[in-house]
This record gives sequence, C-alpha cells and structure tokens, in this order.
Amino acid sequence: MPKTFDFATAESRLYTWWQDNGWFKPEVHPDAEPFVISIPPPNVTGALHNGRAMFVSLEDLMIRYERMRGKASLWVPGADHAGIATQLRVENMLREEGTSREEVGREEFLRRTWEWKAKYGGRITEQLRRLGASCDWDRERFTLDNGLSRTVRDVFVTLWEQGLIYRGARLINWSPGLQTAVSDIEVERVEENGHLYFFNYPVEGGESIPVATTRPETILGDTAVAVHPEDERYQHLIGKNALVPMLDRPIPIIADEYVDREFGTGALKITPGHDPNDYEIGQRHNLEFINIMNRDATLNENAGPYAGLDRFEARKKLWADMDAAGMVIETKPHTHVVPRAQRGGEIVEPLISTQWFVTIHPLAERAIEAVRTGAIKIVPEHFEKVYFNWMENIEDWCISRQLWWGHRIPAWYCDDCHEITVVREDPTECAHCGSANIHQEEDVLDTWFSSGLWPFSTLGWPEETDDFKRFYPTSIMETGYDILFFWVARMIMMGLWFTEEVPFHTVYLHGLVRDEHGKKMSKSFGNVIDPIEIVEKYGADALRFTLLTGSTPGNDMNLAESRIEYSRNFGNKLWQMSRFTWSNLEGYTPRPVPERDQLDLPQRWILSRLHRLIGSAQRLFDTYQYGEAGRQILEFLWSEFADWYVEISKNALYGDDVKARESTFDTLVHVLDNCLRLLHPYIPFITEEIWHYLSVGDDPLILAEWPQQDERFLDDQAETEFAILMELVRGIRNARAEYKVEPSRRISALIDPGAQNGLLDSQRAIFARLCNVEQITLLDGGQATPEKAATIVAADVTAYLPLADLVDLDAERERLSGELDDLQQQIVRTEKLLQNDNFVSKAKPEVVQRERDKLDALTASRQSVEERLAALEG
RNA sequence: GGGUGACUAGCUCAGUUGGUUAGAGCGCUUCCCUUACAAGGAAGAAGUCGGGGGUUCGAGUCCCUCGUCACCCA
Repeated sequence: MPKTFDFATAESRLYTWWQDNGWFKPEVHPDAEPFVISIPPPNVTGALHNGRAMFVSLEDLMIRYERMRGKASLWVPGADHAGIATQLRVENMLREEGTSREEVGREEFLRRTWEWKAKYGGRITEQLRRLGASCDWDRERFTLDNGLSRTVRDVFVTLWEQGLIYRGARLINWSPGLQTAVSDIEVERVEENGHLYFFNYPVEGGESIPVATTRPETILGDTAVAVHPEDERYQHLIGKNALVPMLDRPIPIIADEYVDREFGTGALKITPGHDPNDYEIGQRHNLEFINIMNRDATLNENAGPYAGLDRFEARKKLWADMDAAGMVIETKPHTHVVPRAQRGGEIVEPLISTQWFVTIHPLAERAIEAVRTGAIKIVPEHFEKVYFNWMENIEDWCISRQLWWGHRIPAWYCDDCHEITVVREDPTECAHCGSANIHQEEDVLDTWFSSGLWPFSTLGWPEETDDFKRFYPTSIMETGYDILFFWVARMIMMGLWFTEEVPFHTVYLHGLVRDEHGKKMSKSFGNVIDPIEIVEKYGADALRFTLLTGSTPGNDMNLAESRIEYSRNFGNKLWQMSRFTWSNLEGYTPRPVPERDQLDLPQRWILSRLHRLIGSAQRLFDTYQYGEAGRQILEFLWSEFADWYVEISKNALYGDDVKARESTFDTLVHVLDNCLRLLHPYIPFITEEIWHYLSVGDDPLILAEWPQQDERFLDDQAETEFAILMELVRGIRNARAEYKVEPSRRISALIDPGAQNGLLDSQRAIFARLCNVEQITLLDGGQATPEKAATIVAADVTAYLPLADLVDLDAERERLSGELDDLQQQIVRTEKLLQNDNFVSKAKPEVVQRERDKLDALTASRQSVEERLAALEG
C-alpha cells in the first residue's frame, strides 16, 4: 500500500470500474425489493454548487446503503431544461454575435439552444460523477426529451379535459425584463430602502383625503380609496367620490377592514390592476380593474398624458405634476418589500394578464391528505406544518411563460370560430368548426410543470413500461427545503392525480449550505467555496464526509474549509490504520473471528465496541440520522480502534505466540472489514481502495453486505474491565506529564490491584506499550509502598510510580487532595440520589443499578486516595 | 400580520426524542518526528446549555413566557 491515498487517480479509476461493471444498475439484484430515488434534476445550464454537492452526497449515501442491503437500488439521473435560465444564456450568446432571438426566429433559436445544450449540458452530470454519484446513467432523462415531452403533453391535455386548466385574465407577476409571466414563488421579496409618498387625494366637492403610497405611478390605475369602517376621521367621506389626480377620473371612497388605521395616513388608494391586496379588495367591492402598463413596463393609454413613459420616469413626472398642482404633502424615507424576479433580479410588476392556469385546489386536497394520513412522511417532521400551511393557502398556478425554450402549449386557436383546440396529436383543423385556419399558442409551460411529473415521467409513464411497473412509486425524494413548494408539492399533487399513487413515501429535506459564518454564499461577497476546487484539493470523499456529517436533516450547514481538511485527515487516518494492518497481513488468510473464549480482553473489548457501534449506526440509519452515524463511526475508529486497539495489537503482532498473532489479525481485519462497509456510503472511493488491499471479500465493496450487529460480541464485562485499564493508563500518562517525565524514559510501577488481580496480571504488557511502564509489581496488601511516588487511582486499583528524583511530596499531596475533593463531591451527589426513595422507586432499575455501581467504584477510589494521603502525612 | 426554526466552549456545530460532573472540529497551553499516520501522538485549560417560570425523583432535552436572530408566506 502506498504511504497515502492518491485520490486524484483513484477516484476516476474506481468510478469507471464500478460503472463499467454495471454495479450502478438495479439489475445487480434482479429479484430484490426496489429502492428508488429520482434525482432532483439540476438545470442544464448549471454548475456544481454546494447545494448540489449536498444532495449528491446524501442520495448517493442512501443508494449505496440500500444497495449493500441487497435492494435493487435505482437512482435515476437527469436534468431539467430550465426555461428562463437557458433561454437567457442563448440570448446572450446571440447578442454577442450581434443578432437576437427575434431576429433569428423561433425555429432557429430552438436549434441553437439544442446545440448549446449538446455542448454544455453534459457539464453538470460530469460533475455529479466526480462526487461518486452511483446513478444508472443508462436511464438518464431530460425534461425536454421525446418521452418526457409526450408525458407533459398528455398531462396537459388530460387536465384540460378535466376542466382543471383554463385560460383567463388574472393578476400575475410580470417580469418586464424577461418579458414573461413568472409564478409567485419565482418572485423574491427583498426589503429595500424606498420612499413613502404622502399626498392629498382630491374629493368631489373640494375636500381631500390624505393618502400614502410607495408606488405613485399606480395612482393612475386607482379605482377606489379605502378607509377603515370605524375610522372617525374619514366617516363623512365614505360613499363620496375621489378624483384621480391629473386624470380627474371619479372613483368611490369605500370602507374595508383591511385598511390599517395606523399605517401612513390611514387611508389607502386601491389599484386592483397592479397590487395583489388591492386585487382582492377590488373583487370584494366590485371595483373596476384598470391596467395602466404595457409589457415593457411603459405606461399605456390608460395613463393619459403619461402613456409611453417608463414606469419609473412616470413616477417622477406624475409626482412633480402633483406637486405643482399642490397635492403633495411630503415624502419620507421608508423601507418596504420589493418583488424581484428570481432570475434577472429586476422589479416584477403585478398586472392583469391573460395566461394559462391550473385550478389547483382539487389537486392540493389530495396532496394534503397524503401527508395528513402518513402515506407520505416528511423528514424532518416539522416541515409537514410548513407544507400544510402553504398547501392550505395555495392559489391557482400560472403555468404559461412567454418563452420559446420549453414545452409549447398544445392549444390551437381558431381564426374563424375563436374556439380553442387542445389535443394530444397536432391538429390540422379546429375541433369545433373544422376550420383549417388555426394557429398554435406561442407560450410554453413553466419548467416546474414538467419537473412536477419527474418521478413517473422518467420511468416511462403513461406507458406501462417495465420500469414504471417495477420502480414506481419511488422510495425517497431527497432535496433542499427551499424547493418544497416549487417542486416537491407539485410532484405530490401531480403524482397522486395521475398515477393515483404517492410518487414517493418519504420526503427527506436537507438544509442550505452557507459559508463559515452562516452567510449565504455569493459571488459578490466572495465567500463561495467551489466544490470542484475542493474535490481537486482534498478529494471527493473529504467533501462528501464533511457535508454528510456536518449537518442534521433540515438544518442549514455552515461549511468551513477547516472542516473539509479534518475529513481529509480522517481519510488519511483510516488509510494509515489499514496500511498498518495490511503491512502485517503477509501469509494471513482472512477467516471469521474465533469464539469469545478464544479471545483476549482487548479483543473482546474492541469487538464489543464495534458491535455496539453497528447497532447504533443501524438505529440512526433507520431514522435518517446519517450525520450522527458518520460521526460515531469516525469516533470509534479514531479514538477507540486506532488509539487503543491498534496500539495494543502490536504486542501480539510483534510477539512469538502464533495463536495470539492470528486472532489479533482476525480482530483487526474484522473491525476494519465492518467499518469499511459502514463508511462506504459516506466515502466510497477510499474505502473501496482499501478493501482491495485488504482483500477481505471477493465482491467489490460497493456490493458487499451491510454489517449487522452480532449480539454475541456484546460484552459488558470486557468493557468494564477495559475501562479500568484505560483509566489507569490515562492516569499514568497524566502523572508523567505533570512530573515532566521524559516520554522515552521507561519507568516501573507498583500496583495494588484490589479485586482486579487477574485482570492486571494478564494485561501487564498494555502498560509497557501505552505509557512506557516496563516493570509492574503487583502488591498483595502487605508490602510497603514507596514514599516518593506518584499515585494513580482507578476504581479499587491503585498504582504507584516511584519517581524518587521527580516527585515532590507537597505537589503530590496537593494533586491527591484535589482528586479527593472531586471524588467527595461526586460521592455526595450519588449518595443523595440513592437516598431519594422517589428516585429508587421510580427510575428504571438499570439506571439505579448504574448509580450503585458508580458509588461503589467512587468509594473504593476515595478510600485509596485517603490511605495514600495518610501515608504521606505520616 | 400569519407561520417555521435557531440560541450549547473564543469560532463553527453535535447531543440517541428526559437518566444525572455536557461532546467534537478549529483555535489556545505544554510535551513528543516512538518502525501505520506530524494530514500524526500524549497531556491540559475552556461552557450557570439565551433570560424567567413550570412539569418531574431527575430537564440542554417536555410545557409556558419573554428576548435576540434567521427563514418562509401574506
């Protein structure tokens, strides 16, 4: 074995080997129960960021784990076409060429986009591979490929036929820059500094009413002024008409409880055509809906003299004109929430526009029910509340986008009878009047419409394919909580509606990856950690292990490079302990561990600890607590196996006792064997590589069986006894450090073993190895103890280190009395506890027993310390 | 305004769904290149678990309340 693991060459070599052998495919376990994950499809435009590294790590962990458990594990990979993002990308390219989308036309634009996709679309999947993603690449899908497009079309037509899709005018979010509608959840609300504009709204008959607004240009679209019904200030005005400034259009003054009397002036201008809240009020009061804006955010003819002006110019001009007319009261600085497009970032305008919508309530009801009944479980559980809260307040979904890149809506307008024809196969004539004068809808569907079908569309639905029959419903949907609404909710709705089954039984949500101090990673902050750079510097395993053990389900994670370094170090540690074992393996043929009575104490101890670990890991895996499980495996390997057992094993390995050597090998190999299996889902590359060197099994590790706890190895006695040895070793090391005994200096010890005579007699060699105590004399009571000695007490065992030249009696007395205080304190607490009848009668018996045992050990130690102190006084 | 979560060592986080002197990494102090490992080993310092109240024999863990900070939806 090389001195260190060369991840740079090993990773690609192993990945290719796994894949070429078909081990990523569910067919490796042809008849087994399936375990299926559909990948959250990344954008074709995308690059690997830490969020994606997180889902790859988690999903690959789940897939590898279930594969090792013998399931037919299938991870379906793919990408989505990302309508807006991709279109922007190609439009930029065209702009650089000096042309534009409009200039080249729809057909050529699409040709160019596919070309772009062919060239760059593979980058993201290449990056997923670098992390070790064991996807079945033969089943890779793309939301715009033929099969999936077929599914999308089928679903659209079916919903139309069921009357659940309609075309109509509603208030939507319009992105003037992108020139398309976007859905509510594609809009980000950002708190920004703006102004609150106060002015006097003229009222017929010469009066006026003070009103405040953050967007003065919308005044031109006002169709009412509202006050609170109980607001005394404005009672007399209710029912009168106000006059829209500069337009003199009369609008009613109405009363509505929505109005907040405390905010601004307590009177609210109502613009139902350009504000979601006003839209509702407008519906309640049957107000007029006026649209004052064009698609490019200039004002239209409804804005009178301001028509043609850009929205922000209009704001200035109108305000100046109102000022000149004496209506302005004042402007104040004001922070308010501004809606911005998630892609592009410019201010989104709510406006009324004719779009395609899905009537969502019938779908949502089933989706709520599925989670309510537990047919779908969300991990962590508290997201179920978030889910319900959103689902119960859901609004119809605007699914049309004024883009070219996407699934074109399969609807044809008739130029003669003006009816709409929605069909599965491209029509040649109007379904209503038979006219051939028809033209197809220009709009495409929201990308999330196709993503919502992902778990079943990727498996071939609506065809009853073999894959669909075998692998649907899928098992777990693992993704970030930030797309619970965008995506997960929609998959649940669509899945239930169309397949009449839940698309997955569990939703596992991970948190966001932030920088070291919890700030969002962004290019402008310069705090982005690029996962590919990390993989190149530390290896994919280090990144995976950090992401997997550094987070708990649903919680955000702060990623620090020091953490990744530590994971890399752990990999190295694992490599080194394996290399140690490997280097001693010559001539050894692996075989099962001997029966317990053939094992020595350290072996019994480490095997007991190992099998406790396996049990604990299983419990954690069963409850999706992969992070905690990974941390425990590391903790075991590093601070129990390497620090104690590997050191102790050297006694046997370098000794002459052949039987002892062999059972030591058995133990070392057994522990590593099991831990490599446990760790494989976390750090697949290094574990597979070590597995080869140790040649413990014929199969590759990726197909090895997941470890099971063997209760025969659980050994309380060995753990208790070994704990005494550990305490003594630590005590001796501590005394050596305090008295500044040179590390290389071999010393001797006199030990009063109390009731542990056999234990200490048989384990003398441990002290030589672990704390350089070469010669041990066991006292049987009568002998005198050396005066100038450091004393170490563990339970009823007392060790004396005669260090005549170094031990200062005053210091020693101080050390011991400190220890005595400590013991005394604990004894008092434990005694009090045990004297409490309530505790003894109500606590679980094993808890009470544990306290009793503890008290015994403490009391024994106290006695030893007291005796020693007395001797030193004398 | 409605909802969700967080608050534990100087920093970043764990803590098995109540069991008894709270754990890790980084950082800090001291020592050690001992033939698996300096990407390492040994010893150590460091926390009234945000404040207050309650339930319980027992609370970092459950309940109430207050505070601060995030995020989501209006």
